[in-house]
Amino acid sequence: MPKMTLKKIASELEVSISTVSKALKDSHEIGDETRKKIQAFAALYNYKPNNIALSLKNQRAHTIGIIIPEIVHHFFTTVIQGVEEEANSRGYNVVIGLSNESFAKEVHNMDTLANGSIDGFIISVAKETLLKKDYHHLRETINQGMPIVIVDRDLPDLDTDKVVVDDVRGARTAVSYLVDQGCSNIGIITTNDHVNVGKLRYMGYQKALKDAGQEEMTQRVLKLDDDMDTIAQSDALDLAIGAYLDKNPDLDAIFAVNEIFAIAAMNAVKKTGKQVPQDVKVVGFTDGLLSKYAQPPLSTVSQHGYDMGKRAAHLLIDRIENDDPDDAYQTLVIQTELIPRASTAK
Amino acid sequence: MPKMTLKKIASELEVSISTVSKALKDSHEIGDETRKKIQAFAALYNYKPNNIALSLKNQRAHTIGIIIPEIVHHFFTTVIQGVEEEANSRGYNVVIGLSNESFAKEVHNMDTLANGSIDGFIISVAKETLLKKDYHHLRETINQGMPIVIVDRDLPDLDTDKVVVDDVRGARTAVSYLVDQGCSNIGIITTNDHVNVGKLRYMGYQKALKDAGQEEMTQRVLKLDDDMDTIAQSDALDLAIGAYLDKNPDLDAIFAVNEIFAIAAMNAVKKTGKQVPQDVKVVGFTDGLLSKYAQPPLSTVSQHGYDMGKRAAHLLIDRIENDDPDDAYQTLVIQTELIPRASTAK
DNA sequence: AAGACTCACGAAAACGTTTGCGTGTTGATA
DNA sequence: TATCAACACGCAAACGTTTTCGTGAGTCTT
Repeated sequence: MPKMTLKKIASELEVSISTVSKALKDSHEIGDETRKKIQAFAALYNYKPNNIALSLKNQRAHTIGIIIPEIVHHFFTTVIQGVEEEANSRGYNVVIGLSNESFAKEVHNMDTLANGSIDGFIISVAKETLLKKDYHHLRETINQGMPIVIVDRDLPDLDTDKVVVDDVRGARTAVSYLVDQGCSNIGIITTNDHVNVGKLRYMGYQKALKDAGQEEMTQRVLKLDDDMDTIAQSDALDLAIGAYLDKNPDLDAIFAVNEIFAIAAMNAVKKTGKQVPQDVKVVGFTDGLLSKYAQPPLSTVSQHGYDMGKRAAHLLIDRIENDDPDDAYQTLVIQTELIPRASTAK
Repeated sequence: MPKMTLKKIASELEVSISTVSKALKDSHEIGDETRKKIQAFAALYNYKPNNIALSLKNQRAHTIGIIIPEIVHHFFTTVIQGVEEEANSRGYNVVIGLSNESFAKEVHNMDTLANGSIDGFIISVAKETLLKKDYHHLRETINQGMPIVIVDRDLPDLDTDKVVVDDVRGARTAVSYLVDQGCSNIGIITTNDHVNVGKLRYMGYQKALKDAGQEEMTQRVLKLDDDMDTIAQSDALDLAIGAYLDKNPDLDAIFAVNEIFAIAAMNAVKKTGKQVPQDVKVVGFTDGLLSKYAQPPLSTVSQHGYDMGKRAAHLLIDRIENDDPDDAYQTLVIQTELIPRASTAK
């Protein structure tokens, strides 16, 4: 049996469409007998109201869109999970768009979604967008009256709700912890400056060193291309880190701004004959599977992606449902958490 | 400026709605002057047709739903990526539903999506569904005329399109490879029998042993609960594998039916003082990050999740657009690929 | 028995599109 | 000048809902 509609039920039972609609909503306007008959028939044929029609009528799709740079990535995956859970619990569906870090795909994705299918966006912008600093698609969407929540990758001059992580403080805490563990020659492996998070975490590193009265030495800072964290580049990564270690034989700790860099650093250290954590301690950023299952397990800074997703969805749905334009925009700063494991043991 | 509609443009320009609609589609019915005026106005106010209205009219949402057990899981993530890419390239959006391996959530997800929001489903069923063998929600959906493509976790008696992996053959190849590498005491770490894939991969293991004329010995088979592959259970996992190794000191190879089990096995082997791959070779299933970054890198059986997703989406969209009911259902069997790495080197 | 009321239901508009068809105006043809 | 095409546009239905309002039949009041 194809899908049932009010119209079909109506014609089958020889009543009007409105009678059917009301009967199914237990309206007092409909007589007992008619109501029961209609409800029985609808149940029998498994009638479910058409969502699209409802969306059109209510001008609300009960769906939120999430645009992320990459899905094969543990952190984003936890964010999505948080979004999905919060959304579902409030009766919303989630549609995903992947930008693959591409500006064009991001714009295209937003364009195709922003035309009624969606009540609001949660977005973590592509690196390319960050680089171009072109936010016209976000601005336009907001101007059309569609709420947006920015997650993780902050956009300085955009007036909207945000859920971000305190990268500076997270990094600072991690490096301070290394100091507490007795390290005095702490290096950092980070990304080029145009990647916000790399820059911010680098700043945290600098602050922690200053706190400890330690000097920052330029040769201890390794800045890598931001695409070095992919499988394709893993040989280049190993090479770069190997050279870095050769140049800095006195390092007793390394802070890496992501998981891949951290794992690669651990492996490189081992290759020089030194041991983690006895000779060199390592701490990473992003609490993914790699950190947990590494040997030794990697101390790391957790960003609470699941939480960020939940909060972002909460914020977004609140704004969708309140629709009060002079409700001030919020920026939620999620605190990171240092998870000490064996890679930094004394 | 809030969203533009044909009606607003029409009233603003004092023409009819149909004129606007036709003008925007470059209809020859509309005069040059009017057409240009309307197009200019629409462009100025950034008019985009409302998707919901189109969906209602065309009885097609140009959206496919994907229901998966878990999103924080590398394999499913690659499947999604494949689906998304294929779908986007054909003008479809993707909405995701997570079942969290729960039967109830799976049913609920399908129910809320199957009412017009979606033209078809791609689904990998929850373990609980597999256990209950209750497929009524799938059957009903199919009966309502909505196409479904099953991925990865096969459902025996359900007549629909499928994209599955040849688990038996994949496992057989992996174990045969171990034999070729000179191993003669090969153990297996698998899941309980009600998990299809565990069972099938176990069968592949048995076949490979038979091929090689090696005897299967029951104490070399370790069957674990299927929830042992989570972080929460990692201590229990280590314990179980440790005991298993103690009982089988003569093992010279281990085949694990998933990545987590394989990594845990490698670590456990090292803990006994033996070395991978010199003393014990290890091969896993599912080519995720863990395998790539393990020390030593883990040989594994890749399931080509991205490919599976692409194929599934292709199949689904073909069926949505053809809508030919006597097109025979297909089952695509994706061949696995053994990826040899250091963990099985001679 | 006439008025007022309740009850049970139907008609129609609205959400934003697309599209087949009808129609008034223009220009050209016979 | 009467006829007819071509042209340029509007009307209305349809997709599936919800909801306000109207209305006929029956019941109750006095």
